[in-house]
Amino acid sequence: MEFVNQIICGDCATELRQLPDNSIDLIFTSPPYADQRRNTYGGIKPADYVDWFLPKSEEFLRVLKPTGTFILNIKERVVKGERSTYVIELILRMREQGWLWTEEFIWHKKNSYPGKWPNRFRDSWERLLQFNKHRKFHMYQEEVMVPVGDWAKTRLVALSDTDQIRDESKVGSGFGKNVSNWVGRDSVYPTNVIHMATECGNKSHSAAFPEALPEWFVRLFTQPGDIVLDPFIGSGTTAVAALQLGRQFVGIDVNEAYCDLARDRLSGLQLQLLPTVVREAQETYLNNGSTRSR
Amino acid sequence: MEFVNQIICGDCATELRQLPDNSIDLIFTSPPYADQRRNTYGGIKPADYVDWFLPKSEEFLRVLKPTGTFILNIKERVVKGERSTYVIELILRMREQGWLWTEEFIWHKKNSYPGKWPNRFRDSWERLLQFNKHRKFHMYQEEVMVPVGDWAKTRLVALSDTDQIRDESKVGSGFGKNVSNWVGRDSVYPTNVIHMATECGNKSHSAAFPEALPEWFVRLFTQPGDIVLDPFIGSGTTAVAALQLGRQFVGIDVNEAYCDLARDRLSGLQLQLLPTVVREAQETYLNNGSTRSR
DNA sequence: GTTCCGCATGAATCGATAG
DNA sequence: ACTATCGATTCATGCGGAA
Repeated sequence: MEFVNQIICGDCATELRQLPDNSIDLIFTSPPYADQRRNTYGGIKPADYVDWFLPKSEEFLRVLKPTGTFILNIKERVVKGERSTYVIELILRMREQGWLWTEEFIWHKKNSYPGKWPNRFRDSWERLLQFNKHRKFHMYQEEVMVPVGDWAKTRLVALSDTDQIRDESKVGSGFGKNVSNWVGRDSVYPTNVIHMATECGNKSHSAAFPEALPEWFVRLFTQPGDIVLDPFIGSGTTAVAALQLGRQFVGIDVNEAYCDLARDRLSGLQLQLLPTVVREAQETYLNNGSTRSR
Repeated sequence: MEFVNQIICGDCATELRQLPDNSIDLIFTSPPYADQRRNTYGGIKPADYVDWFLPKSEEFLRVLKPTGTFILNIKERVVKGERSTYVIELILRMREQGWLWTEEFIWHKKNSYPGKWPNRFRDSWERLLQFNKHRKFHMYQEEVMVPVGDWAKTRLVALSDTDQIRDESKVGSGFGKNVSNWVGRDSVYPTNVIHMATECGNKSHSAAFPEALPEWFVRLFTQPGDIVLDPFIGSGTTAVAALQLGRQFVGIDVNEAYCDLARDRLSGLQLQLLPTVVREAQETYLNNGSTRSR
């Protein structure tokens, strides 16, 4: 277990070799998209993307527990007026590798990048592809249930007033009455569409996604004490979410500056949380006698 | 022009042969999904879906104008715990056929079908794949603008001189200098995520999608008088939307009962609308001297 | 303490210009 | 012909300081 709760600097396909088979409960990651983030990562050409990714996903498959889940946050960019096909090609190739393509969640980014073009609107969503090793996997649906009376306060499902108005203007009538179906119930299961604003603004670190996004999947697919891996950890957002929820983490990144940044964010957090949440979680975990697969 | 404004009963790959090349402005359709709607359609197996569809999309490509757009509403179903791959395989094959995969809109169905499963949430979105023949196509973005977000109420009321500084200063992405354009503006361009409730109708017909969905795309991609084709017309929803917006339609379906149902819905509507909207639109269209290809 | 206003800034994309 | 860089366009949100 000496590999947990650290940030490893290097290529994940290489560094993951030091991890045992079937040891990770959840992989949540957002790799650099093709030709994006060229300054921090290499800038992979769309045509080369699949071949670049497959050796890494091969290792992901090895280290993931049979009951574990792999969530891949990705979106294809536009090239010469067309959506690139590397993401859907990747899905097909990963299935050949042995992965099951279980589900595709949609992350609706409410504050997507502005802009206007003659032939397309702003891109306001990303894919959250779910892959598994087997049909049976751990899923703790009750952990992400959404309080009903509380729409406005819920970060995950709440639509703004404007969204409601927009919808009404399109469909006219018929939506409002459905609310009555939920009267008397205090929480419902979410759907596979996740509404969440991107983190923007004046923070010192800039993450590709808001902390609430990995948080949601960590709660859904792991229990306290479980191990969460992010092989493209970036500024450490996934690890922060895992730690705050009493899970353990493994973070890998090829960029040293990012590794340092992630370590900084985490060291403060670990000192703060260790006496309470994490230790408690680990004790619970160990007392339950969960066996660690080699 | 004798082929417009009618419902044709038959297989669309066959029936479309009577249509000239480059004659359709918009194709909007929701084909039977694999193994779904088995009672009304044949019930195509997921493995056979792509081969079943390609001869049809070949004809779509022929009849579509170079400036036209093809919107395909589709979603892969779950088979043995996995999302089927026939949709993404279809995208790759259609590109080989000559189509450009321009964009993928998301239809977020807010009141999706209820249910609970141990390993997945309710599926509340569908794909709206946009295909084109060329990079340049007609798009009338102003026709589908939506109310501006709530932020404008508070943020934009007091316009100060400092907004112009951004332009002068270093990074200046230029937003500041055009702030004057925003004063008093109450609508913005939409994104590629469409929030729309499914019609939970007490109506006699059961449509696969609400009328507002084709309506949105008809407004976005066509002008009055243009021709909208739905080769899987079903109960006629696409044709109704087209007619009500002063466009012409061509509807095809292999199921006779559906054809009759669609004709019933449309005949009443045509009598009602012909003297005004449609004729007016056709006259405008013809007076503009638009040339009909071939 | 709340609310309000100023400001910064995003996995963007297109078209034109330059090498 | 093909790639690299740059300017123009556009919306929603978090943070911090002021009222």
